[in-house]
Amino acid sequence: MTSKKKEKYDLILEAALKVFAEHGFHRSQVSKIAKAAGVADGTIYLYFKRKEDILISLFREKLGELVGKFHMHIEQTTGVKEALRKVCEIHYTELENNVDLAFVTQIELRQSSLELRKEIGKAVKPYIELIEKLLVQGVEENLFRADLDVKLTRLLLFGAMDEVVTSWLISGRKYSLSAQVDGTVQFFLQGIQA
Amino acid sequence: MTSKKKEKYDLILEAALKVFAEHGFHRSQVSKIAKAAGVADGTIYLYFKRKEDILISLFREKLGELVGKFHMHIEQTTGVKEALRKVCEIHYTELENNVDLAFVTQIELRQSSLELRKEIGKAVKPYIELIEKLLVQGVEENLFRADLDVKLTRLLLFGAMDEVVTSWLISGRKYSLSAQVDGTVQFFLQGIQA
Amino acid sequence: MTSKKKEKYDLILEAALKVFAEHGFHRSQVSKIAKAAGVADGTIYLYFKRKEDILISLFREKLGELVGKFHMHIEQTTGVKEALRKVCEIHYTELENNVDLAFVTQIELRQSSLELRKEIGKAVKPYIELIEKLLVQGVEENLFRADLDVKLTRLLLFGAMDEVVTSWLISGRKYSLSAQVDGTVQFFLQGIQA
Amino acid sequence: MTSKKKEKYDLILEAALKVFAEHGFHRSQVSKIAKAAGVADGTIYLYFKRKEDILISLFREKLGELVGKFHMHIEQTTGVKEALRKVCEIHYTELENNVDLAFVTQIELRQSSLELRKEIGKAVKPYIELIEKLLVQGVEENLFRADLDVKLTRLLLFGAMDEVVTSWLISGRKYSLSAQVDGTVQFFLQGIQA
DNA sequence: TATGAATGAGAGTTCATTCAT
DNA sequence: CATGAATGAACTCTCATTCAT
Repeated sequence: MTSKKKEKYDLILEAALKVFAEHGFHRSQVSKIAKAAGVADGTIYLYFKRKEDILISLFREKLGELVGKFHMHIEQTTGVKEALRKVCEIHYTELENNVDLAFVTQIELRQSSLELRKEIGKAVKPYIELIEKLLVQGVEENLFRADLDVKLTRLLLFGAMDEVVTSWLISGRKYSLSAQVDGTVQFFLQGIQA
Repeated sequence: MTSKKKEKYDLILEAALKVFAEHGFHRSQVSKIAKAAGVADGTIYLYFKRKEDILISLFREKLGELVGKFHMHIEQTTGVKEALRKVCEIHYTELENNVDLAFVTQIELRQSSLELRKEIGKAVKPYIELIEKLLVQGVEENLFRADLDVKLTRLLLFGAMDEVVTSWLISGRKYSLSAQVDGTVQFFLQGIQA
Repeated sequence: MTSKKKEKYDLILEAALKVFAEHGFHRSQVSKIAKAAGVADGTIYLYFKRKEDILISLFREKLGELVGKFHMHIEQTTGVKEALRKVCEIHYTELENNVDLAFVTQIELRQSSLELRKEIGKAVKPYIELIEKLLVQGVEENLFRADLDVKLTRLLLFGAMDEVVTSWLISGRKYSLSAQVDGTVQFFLQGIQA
Repeated sequence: MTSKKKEKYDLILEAALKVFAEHGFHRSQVSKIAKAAGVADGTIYLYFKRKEDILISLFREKLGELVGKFHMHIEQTTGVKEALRKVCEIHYTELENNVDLAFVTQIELRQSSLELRKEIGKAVKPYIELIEKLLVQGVEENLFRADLDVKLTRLLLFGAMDEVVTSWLISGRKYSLSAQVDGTVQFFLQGIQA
C-alpha cells in the first residue's frame, strides 16, 4: 500500500514537472496536471494540500536528489579545488540534461510569493552550505585566502552559477552550458585579475 | 499636454512601485494601483496596454535611471578597477536605499512569464553591456587576464551581485548591503585563491 | 446614479426572490440569479458581498416592507383586539398573495446556518416587538389578563401563525390561508382575554 | 446478524446526531460521521442510500421515540386537559434535556429541501394527530368549544410550542424551557376552553 | 482625456458517492 | 459485510479589461 501510495505521489510529481516546465506555474491548472498524471482532479488533493504544495514538494524532492549527487561525487574527489569544479560541473550538466527541471527551478519557482521563496530558500540551504563547507576547508588548507568572507562568497558563487544557467535558458539554450564550467571555475579560483 | 501626460504616466508608475513592493505583482490589482495613483481604473489603460506593461515600463524607467547613474559616476573615475568597484557600490547602495525598488526588481519582477522575462532581459542588457565594456577595457589595458571570456564573466559578475541582493532581501535586511562591496569586489578581482 | 444603482440592486433582489422560491437557496447558483436579473455574474458582487448577503438583504427589505404595512394598517384601527386581528390578517394575506416571498421566508430562509438565523432573528424582532406592544397595551387597558407573560405570549402568537403558513405551503396551498384568520384570532383572544 | 446490523445502524445514527448538532447538516461531511461512528465512509452507504437519508432516519427514529413517550405518559393521565399539559411538558423537557436532538430538530432539519420537508412532515404527523385526538376528545366531553376548528388548532398549538423551543435555542438557552409550560398551557386552555 | 460600472471567463477545491479488494 | 482510495461534477468569487458617458 505504501509503495503504491508512493507511486502515485511520484506519478503526480513527474506530471507536474512536465506541465510546469511547459506552461509555467500559474498557467498550469490542477486539472492539467491531473490529466497528465492520469488521475482525477480530486486525487491530487489526497496527496497535496494545495496546488503550491506540489511546487514545493517537487522542489524538495528534486533538490534533495541533486544535493545527494553532489555529496556522492565530491566524496570521490581528492582536493577542494577539484571538488569545487565538480560542484560547478554537476550544477551545469544536471540542468543541461534535464531541461524541464531547469525551467522549473530557474523560471517557475521564482514566480512565487515571498513566503514561498523563503520555503524554497530552506530547500536550497543544504546546497549553499555544501559550498560553504568547501570554502572553509580550502581556507584551512591554505588554498584559499585567509581573510575570505565565506558567508558572502558562498552567495557569490551560487549567484554566479545561477545567473549563467538562467541566462542560458532565456537565450534559448543556443550554446552548451557545460562548456562554461572551465571559465566559471577559473573565475572562481583566480578572479579576473591578470 | 505632453508634459501633463508624462506627469500622469509617472504618477501611475510611482504608485505601481509602491503597490508592487508592498503586495507583490500578482496580488496588486489594477484597481489598487489606480486608487494609489488617484486615477480611475480605466485611465490606467490610456497609458498602459496591459497590466504587465506597467511592470515592464517600471523596470525600464528605473533601470534606465540606474544605468544613467552608473555612466555618470564611471565617467568620473580614472581606472577600470575603480570603475568596477563603483558599479558594485552603486548596485548595492541604490537598492539598499530604495527598498521598494529592490523588492520589485529582485522578487516581483521574477514572478513573470518567460515572455516577460525576455522583455526584462532586454532592459537589463545595457547594464550587462556596461560591465562587459569595462571588462574589455581592462583586458586591453592588461589589467585583466588576456584569456578572459568576457561574455561569460559579465554574467558571473552580475549574477553574483544579484544573488547577494536577493539573499539580503529575503533574510529580512538584517545586515548592511553596502558593507558587502569590499568583499564582492575583492572576489571579482582576485578570486578566492590564496 | 444613485437611483440607477438602486434600480439594479432591486433588480437583482427581485430576480433572487424568484429563483430562491423556485429552486431553494442551496440550489440557486449565483449565475442563475444573474441570468434572471439580466446582469453578469460579477455584477452581483458589486452590490452584494457574498451569496448569503443576497438572502439576508432580501429578507431585510421584504420584512421591512411588511412591518411597514403592519404599522400603517394598525394606525387606522381603533382597538387592540382589532389591531391584533389586523396583524394576523396581514400576515396571512400578504404571504398568500406573494407565494414567492412565502416560500423564501418559510422554507428557504430556514435553510441557513445558526449564524445566519441569528441575523434573521434580528430582522424579525421588530415584528415580534410589534406584537408585544399590542399585548402590553391590551393588558394596560384590562382587555387581556393581568398576569399575561408577554415575552412568552408574543412567541406563542408568532409561532402559531408561522406554523399555519408553513403547513399551508407544504400542503401545496390546497386551501385558503386567509380563511384561517377567524379561527386563529379567536384562539388568540380567548387565550389572552381577561 | 440482524441485531448486529441494527447495532451498527444505530451507531451511525447516534454519531450523526452528535455531528449534525455540532456542525449543522451542510457542514457535516459523511466522512466526519463515519469517523465519529468508527466505521469506514463506504459503510455508511450499506445502511443509508444517501446522506439525506441519515437525516430523515434520524428524525423518524427520534420522533418515534418521542411519540412513544407521549402515548405512554398520556395513558397514565385521567383528563384531556391534564393530557394536553403533559404533551407540552414532554415537548419542552425532552428537548431541554437533549440539546443535541433539539438542535437537529429545530435548526438542522429545517435546512433541507422542500422534498425533504415533506418527508419530515410525514414523521411529525403522528404527533400532530395525537394533539388533534386530544382536541376532538375535549370537544366531545364539552371541555373545549364546540365550534373549535381542530385541524387549524392542532397547527396553532404545535406551532406555538415549536417557536418557543426554537427561540429558546437561538437565544442561547439562557432561561429554563420547562418553566414555560405553565404559561403555554394556560394560553392554550383559555383559547380552546368552552 | 477621464471615468468607473459592468463584464464574464476562469480555476482551485470540496465532498457525496462508488467499487475493487 | 467492510473498507477507504479514487472519482469528477459542481460552484463561488476574483479581477483584468472594456466602453458608454
